[in-house]
Amino acid sequence: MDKTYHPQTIEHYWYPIWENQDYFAPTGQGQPYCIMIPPPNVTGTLHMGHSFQDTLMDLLIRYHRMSGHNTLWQAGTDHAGIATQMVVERQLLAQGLTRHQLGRDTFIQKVWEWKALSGGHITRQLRRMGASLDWASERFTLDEGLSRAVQTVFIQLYEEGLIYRGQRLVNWDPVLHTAVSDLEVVSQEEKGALWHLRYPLQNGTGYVEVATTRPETMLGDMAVAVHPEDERYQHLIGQHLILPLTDRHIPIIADTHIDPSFGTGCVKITPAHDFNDYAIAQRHQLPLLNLFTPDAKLNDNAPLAYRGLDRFVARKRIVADLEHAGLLAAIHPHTLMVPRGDRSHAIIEPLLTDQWYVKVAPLAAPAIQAVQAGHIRFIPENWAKTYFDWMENIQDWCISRQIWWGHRIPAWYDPQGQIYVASDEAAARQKYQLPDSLPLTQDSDVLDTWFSSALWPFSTLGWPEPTERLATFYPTSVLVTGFDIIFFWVARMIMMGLKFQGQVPFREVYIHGLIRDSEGQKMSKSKGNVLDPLDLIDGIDLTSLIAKRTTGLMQPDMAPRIEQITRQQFPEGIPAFGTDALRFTFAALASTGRDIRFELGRIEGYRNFCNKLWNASRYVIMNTSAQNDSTPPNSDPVPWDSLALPERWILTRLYQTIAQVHQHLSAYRFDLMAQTLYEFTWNEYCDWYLEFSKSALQSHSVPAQQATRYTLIQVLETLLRLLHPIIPFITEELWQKIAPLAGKTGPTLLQQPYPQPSPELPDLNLIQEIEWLKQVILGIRRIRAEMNIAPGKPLSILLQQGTETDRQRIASHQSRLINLARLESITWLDATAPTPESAYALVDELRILIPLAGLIDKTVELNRLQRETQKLRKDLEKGQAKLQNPQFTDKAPAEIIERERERVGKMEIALQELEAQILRIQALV
RNA sequence: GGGUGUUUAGCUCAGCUGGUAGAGCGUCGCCCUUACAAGGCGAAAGUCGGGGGUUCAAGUCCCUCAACACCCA
Repeated sequence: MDKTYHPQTIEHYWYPIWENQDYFAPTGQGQPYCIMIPPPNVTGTLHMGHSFQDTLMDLLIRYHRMSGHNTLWQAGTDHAGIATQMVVERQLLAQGLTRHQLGRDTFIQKVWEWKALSGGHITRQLRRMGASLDWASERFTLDEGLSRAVQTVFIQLYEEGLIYRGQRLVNWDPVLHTAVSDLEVVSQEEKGALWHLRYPLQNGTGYVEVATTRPETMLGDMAVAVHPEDERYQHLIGQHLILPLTDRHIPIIADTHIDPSFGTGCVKITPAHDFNDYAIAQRHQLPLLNLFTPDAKLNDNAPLAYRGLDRFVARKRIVADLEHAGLLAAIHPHTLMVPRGDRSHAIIEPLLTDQWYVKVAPLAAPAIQAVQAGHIRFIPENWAKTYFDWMENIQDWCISRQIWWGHRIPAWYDPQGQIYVASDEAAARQKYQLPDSLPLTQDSDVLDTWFSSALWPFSTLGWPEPTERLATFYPTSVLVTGFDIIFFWVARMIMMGLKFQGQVPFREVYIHGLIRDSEGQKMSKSKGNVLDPLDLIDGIDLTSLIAKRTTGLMQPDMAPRIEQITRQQFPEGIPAFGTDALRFTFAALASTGRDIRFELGRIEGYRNFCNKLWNASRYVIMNTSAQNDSTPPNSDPVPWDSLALPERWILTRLYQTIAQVHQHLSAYRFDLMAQTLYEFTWNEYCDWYLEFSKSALQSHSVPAQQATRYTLIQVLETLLRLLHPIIPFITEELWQKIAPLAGKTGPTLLQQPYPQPSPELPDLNLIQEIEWLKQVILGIRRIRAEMNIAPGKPLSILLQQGTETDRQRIASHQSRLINLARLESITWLDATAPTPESAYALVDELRILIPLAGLIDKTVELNRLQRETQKLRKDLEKGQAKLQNPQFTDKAPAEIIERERERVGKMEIALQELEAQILRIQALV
């Protein structure tokens, strides 16, 4: 075995074996356990969010698989309508082609070709993460079965009146020419202006001044609104204004939603171009006037002078014209939230268009009920509030998109615009008994990708066919996802699941935080602070990292700044940490918070942990495998009675650790699970047990050696199984070497049983005795370190006082003490015997003396003792005050009081002892 | 404006049902001791955001203020 751990070789070796041997498929045995992967975008590449989320899912999946459950982690990707279409369009553009030149069918053919070629990128990356997805059953939202599911759902909802076609405001992307969802709109602060415009009163008595961030929309104003209690304007309510640049007259209305303190307190109402105004118009029955074309140019509803102008050209012209007319009161700089399309980066326009909608309220009611009744549990449970909040104010869902790549809407129109919904044209004719002569054209729109994602938990299992998989794995066990898509995905899956399966899609929803950079900033291409999980695994040099971060920027002028920050933050690039280190980091970071800062120091620490585990295994192998023929195999169980204290102790601690791991996992506290295992491995198994084992192995007692080897192997083998869900690669590699020594066989660790807690109660005396032993050793080490005595120099110590137990323990742990504290000799002194000049440590009543004999600086020792007494005195005083307080002794539980008494008693003795020692040393100085 | 969350060691964070403040990283010593220098041994470091209350006892429960973050409008 190599002296250091090299993740690359083992990772590349094991994954293909696991996958090719079908280890990831459900076994068909045991209780079903199923997680649906939130389908990543087929055009996508794996980012930190994915790899974090997928690590947690894989951890759960491996745990349940090892626990003997019939475990399915459903694999798949979604077709990501807009994103995918844009990728292929960009490629066509490079050849000088547009999708319109190719035509719809040819274009879609091209997209499929692209998907076949490049669509597997993200799934290959998932494999690098070690994700044990059931690839054999991988699904794609546009494949045949899922498409049938989408159609079935659409048709049924339409027939029930839950899908309708209607005209409302949507987020319109004027570059992509499609409606987009709220999730695809990113609003950011941008610098703009607040234009103050004067609208003359119809009766000629003056003006009303309105403030707007979008002056060009004034042509579509239908009213001016004020707050009903705003004294400045109360008298004007009900009067009319002359809308400048048009010949229209509009009313002044009162609405309580107006903020009198913003701008002038008068708000122009443009119902066709603003979501708030739209709502106000609905309340006041105002008509709508749409001003824009799909390109966001002014249409024929605008006065002749402005028709055909782009919205921003029109803005300038209108402002100039108003100024000319003396109707521009002021322009103030103003920062506002500007909505942009996340793909096109164009400013999103609220636009009145015909779209398909799902009537959500009737679906939402049972979905709310399901969470209230506890059929679905959110973890952390607070997220249920967010869910309720949204569900109770839910809006109808716009499901149509004006693009080509996606599930085409199964609706046909006759020349009169009559709608016929069916699975295909023939079915439509039959269903609605239409003559062949009636020309039908299919709706050209496709469905929102989220529509098919909402069906994911059952469409992937074969629905609408009544498959065995569906019966076995639906409802699934848990959904693992980020809080940012509770609305877009989680809620919709719940609604669709209840509607079409009559059961919730998952019993639990584990909501994790979002990975941010070390400064707490969201990672984004434009900020140039993105970390690629694969770069953390494989490493990347500085030059490549800079190149990666600065190419393809939306704002290329950011490049120098990004380069500077990158150089500063990663002067050496990023070293290769390996998948296991990354996974351990993610597990350790998965606490309950919503922001998770990712720091390189953290992953480095866990890489070191892997190295520690690697070397501990080397030690175990070196000390257990090369035995001569006469020694019995280490796998022969050694009865408990024949085990020495350290063996019993580490096994007891192992069983406690196992119990804690189960407990933490059942609470989805991956961080605590990781921490528990880290501490046990490093601070107990390696730091103490391995050191204890050295004494035993050096002893000449064959049974003691035998018991030690047995324990070394048993604990390590169990530990590897415990750790496997977090760090699958290194544990598999090591287990292959360790398992035979433990008398175990099996082709792979991932099919081995997960360790179960022992039903027996741990023997706390064992733990106490080892704690005592550690204290003795630590006391000696502390003196050694603080007195600057060379670590290698053997010391002779003297012992004094102490109880009978102390004497027994010293005798039974003699060799361990000598080894771990590097002692030459241990000598007991009578309580009354004179002591030589010594440094001094105290474990309860036991005095440990290290004769100075030229080794020790008296002043240093005195300082040390004084520091210790100071601390002790403070603690002691607090404890004494507590015990002297009759309120405490009367009201606190007896157990607490007793514990406090004991503590104070010990401190009193210790203080006495230390003070006496100080006096002795002082006498010497 | 409404809602949610955060504030604990220099940094990043744990701290469950109230009962002696913890970890990792960093810092400072001493060590290449035959598993591991990606390491060992040891040390320093916190009026738990401020104020008030409940309680014998508050980082933990309640109220209030402040700062920051996010979501919705």
